[in-house]
Amino acid sequence: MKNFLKVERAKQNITQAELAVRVGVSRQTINSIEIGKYVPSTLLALKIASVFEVSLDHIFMLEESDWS
Amino acid sequence: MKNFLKVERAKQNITQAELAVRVGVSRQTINSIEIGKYVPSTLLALKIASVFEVSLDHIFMLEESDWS
DNA sequence: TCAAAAAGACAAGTTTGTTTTACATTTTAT
DNA sequence: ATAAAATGTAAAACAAACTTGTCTTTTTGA
Repeated sequence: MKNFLKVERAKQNITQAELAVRVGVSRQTINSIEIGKYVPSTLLALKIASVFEVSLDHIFMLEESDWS
Repeated sequence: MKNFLKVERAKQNITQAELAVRVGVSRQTINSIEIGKYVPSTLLALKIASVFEVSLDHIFMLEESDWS
């Protein structure tokens, strides 16, 4: 799964720490998601999308390899 | 978090078992999500949305209480 | 009405997400 | 050039997602 968290943060000029506070997780959680260390729960992903005011599909996307 | 998995399955006439196979998880996982036992990962939620050919936001929705 | 299929439930165990702490590196602004 | 802010990284511990297995209940259709 790909994500455009970093891009979206850049667009809206929000730091990892600030995003973390706004969605109620630790900064490292945001960082880990951003560098692809793991996939967030749907709850967290929806919250992130909500903070950015975009749809989830705009930030998180399936890849071919996710189906194998 | 609310979800309309059951509704969507009904619409498309797909059983829990069939959906489970198509997204690559156990039937119990689908069942547990449906009855609100737990929240799926973003990967799984995206796959489910993909099988149903709708956007994730159409099936999984945040509630007020998710923010507290 | 009866059997088969589908769905609900539950417990134990494994895997993965998340937190916390702590430190190193990079970026930004002065 | 330097300090401060932001980001990267990593390990240990805990919480939540997911599996497997088994059993019960509900729904469906012949």
